[in-house]
Amino acid sequence: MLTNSRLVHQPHDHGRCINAALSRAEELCTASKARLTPTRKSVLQLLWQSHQPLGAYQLQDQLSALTGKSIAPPTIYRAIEFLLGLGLIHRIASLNAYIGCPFPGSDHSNLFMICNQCGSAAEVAHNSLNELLQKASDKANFTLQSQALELFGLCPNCSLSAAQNRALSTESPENSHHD
Amino acid sequence: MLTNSRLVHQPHDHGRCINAALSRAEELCTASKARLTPTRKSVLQLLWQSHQPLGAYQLQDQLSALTGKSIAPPTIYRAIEFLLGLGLIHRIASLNAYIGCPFPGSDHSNLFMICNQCGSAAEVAHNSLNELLQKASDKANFTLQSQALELFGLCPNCSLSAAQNRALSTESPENSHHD
DNA sequence: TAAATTATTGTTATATTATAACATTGCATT
DNA sequence: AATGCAATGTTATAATATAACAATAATTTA
Repeated sequence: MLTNSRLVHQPHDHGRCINAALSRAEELCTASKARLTPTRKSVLQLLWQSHQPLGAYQLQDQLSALTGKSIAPPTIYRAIEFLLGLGLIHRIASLNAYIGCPFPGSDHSNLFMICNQCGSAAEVAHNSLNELLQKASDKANFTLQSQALELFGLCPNCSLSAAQNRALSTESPENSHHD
Repeated sequence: MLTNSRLVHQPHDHGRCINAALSRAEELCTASKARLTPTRKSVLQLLWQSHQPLGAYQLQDQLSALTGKSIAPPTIYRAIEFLLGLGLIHRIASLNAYIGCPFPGSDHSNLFMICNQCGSAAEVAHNSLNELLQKASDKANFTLQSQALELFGLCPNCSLSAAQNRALSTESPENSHHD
């Protein structure tokens, strides 16, 4: 099982995430003779600014701000298309949003765990899950070609906060007054 | 494991599917003191006309045709919202489309097997899959709340056609000429 | 290197999906 | 019948995505 869950939910040197993602992108592009043009690179960088998926129009705003020029939707969607094609990013259908892939190149199908609270999305490549889905497909005579697997809930951090809030609010009334 | 896969992919008396769906809807509405108004009922019926998910604007067109009146999007989206709320239909995020639920009321989380060729979508409620997802969530300290699981590929029928076409096209050339 | 080809980006317009806001109607109680 | 509330109608618009064609930049070929 391959996942970036810990990285997503714990403090870490995020600059290294970004750098790693960019070097992997360079490698993959070289290998497949594709060009990581400035626009494409910027979009990838923007998607790696956080572990939260971004929509196309958020990317548009941010890229416009970054370059000082106004960028039209097709530019963004073309970059997205390119990056999706190389497997450098994923689309999260339920959110109409896009996110950097932490392990591009590795042949994997992915499961996302998306936090309803903070918006973070961790990716999990889960072998036995994929086997199970393959089995279920076989059983139904369904020829599996691709998949979108999206789990929604609370990430570790937000789960913890939620639990703490519940604990506080059920304290005895005399302890929970405010000034 | 609960699925409507066979029904979706084999010839069957589809009128019975529709009637069954409508009676279940009536029951559920009675039970939850909700009103299955003409608009809501029509939308549900339209979604049950086939085993292929329909978009909101397809529903709009069809409902307009059906009633002879022009129907505005909010009407459709309200009906959709209502039916989703009762679990009578599902949204398929990857397609921006909606489909009738073959086993509403039964507490289940669902997996869709969607045919890239004919557009049919079969629903599978798969216990061990759900257990696995729950386990994976627990392991990641993720509080699972809901999920969107969508498989894309070829349904049994289209798989078969595809296989037959491949067989034909690889026949020896002298057998594959056309007039 | 210059011309030709191809890939990429720019630009404008528009398609598609979804919702906000407020007016109106109809049902459901008193 | 009067009231309140649920449902629908209506208009406008937000949010997401793509089509079509023009301009430019990179790459290849002559």
